[in-house]
Amino acid sequence: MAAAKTHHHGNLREALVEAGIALLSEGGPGALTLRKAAARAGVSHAAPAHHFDGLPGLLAEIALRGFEMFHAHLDQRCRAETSDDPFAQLMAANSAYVEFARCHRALFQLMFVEVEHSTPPLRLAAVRCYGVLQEKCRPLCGDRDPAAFESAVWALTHGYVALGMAEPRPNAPAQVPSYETLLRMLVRPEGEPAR
Amino acid sequence: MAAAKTHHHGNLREALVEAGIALLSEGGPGALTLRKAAARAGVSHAAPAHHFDGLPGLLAEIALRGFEMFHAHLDQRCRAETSDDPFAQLMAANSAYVEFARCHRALFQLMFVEVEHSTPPLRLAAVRCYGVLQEKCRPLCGDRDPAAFESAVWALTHGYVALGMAEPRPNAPAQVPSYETLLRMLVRPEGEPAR
DNA sequence: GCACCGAACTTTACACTGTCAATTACACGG
DNA sequence: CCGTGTAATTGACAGTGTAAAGTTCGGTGC
Repeated sequence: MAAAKTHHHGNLREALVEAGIALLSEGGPGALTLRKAAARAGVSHAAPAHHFDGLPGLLAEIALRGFEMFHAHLDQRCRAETSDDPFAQLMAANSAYVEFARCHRALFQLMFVEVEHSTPPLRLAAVRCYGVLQEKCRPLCGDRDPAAFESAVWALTHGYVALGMAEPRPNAPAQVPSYETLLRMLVRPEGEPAR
Repeated sequence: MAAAKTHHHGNLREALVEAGIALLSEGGPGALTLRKAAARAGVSHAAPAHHFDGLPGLLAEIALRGFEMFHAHLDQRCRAETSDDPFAQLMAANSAYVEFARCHRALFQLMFVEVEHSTPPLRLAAVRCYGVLQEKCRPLCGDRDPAAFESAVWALTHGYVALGMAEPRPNAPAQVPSYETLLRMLVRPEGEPAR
């Protein structure tokens, strides 16, 4: 708010990031442009240069924001899971993962493939997200190496999402099983809730 | 060869695809440009329009070629695996998967995220690649639903690769376990080669 | 042999992108 | 009230994809 009628924007950095995310969610990747973001924030096309290191800088900043949103989403869905069954807890986190990717396609893709700057805060935000899944994996790990088990769950989840978004869908659309089925396959040996 | 000195290229379509792949492997994504590909093929910048539906068309064609290379690579590595142990067979296919992605980063990314046209032959080529893994999964499926097991293996593998290429590496570089460890975790319940 | 036709390619032009340099408007400290 | 520096503007440039018009050539009908 505030920011009077001066040609100073107030806090442009923030506005540009939000404009970028909006563009991304409205028009997919490729709709995100320095100039369009600047226009949407109400400034001239060269203004962003004073706040980011060019387009890659803006992308990195948007990715950072994306990981923060991602973490918030994971966290919220985990808290919302009332059951204290370890599998239900893990499932809450991971279905939140899938849900976020579906709900923020372009942003998700940007976060995981299109960023090339990778500042320390960005890495940190990503690690925090990993931490959520890590925590939920622990109780189901059993006698396996925790790091390996976490990585497997993480890879399974991310791969499920990535393949689900890929355009030349390798497996026919109808026969793609639910995510839960896949996760159970990885966890089963220990938990045995079976049903 | 041949193609005389006429201003006709002979078969430009092919040359453009190969030029595109070369650009991709030399300068990563973003180095691939209609104009650069045209220049490398020795034609003017507007020539590609007569062979592809613009840039998306070229991308789709390159992706198709990518999947064909992918399939050839998977197939070759499978044949090269002398052991008839089912796990060794599956491992051969999947390590070929990982290897291909590492060896053709930009092309791999293009194949799985940057293509938006998705012609029928492209889908078919992708399905053929899926078929290789599918076949190797069957013997290790056990009492599980085959489709679910295949999908899990596929997702695990693809996720492992995708996360390995992602820039803001979510898990610290040192602690990332070998792919084989992850795959064993998914397969174990049946095979029990254990070591 | 020759005119013609259509496909392959070139030339030209345009809108749009990221980035840079020069310039202006403004808040603030002396 | 005047500098000074930050935030923004304007203008320019090279490069991008794409569309339209022009050119060159291989082949076909006569």
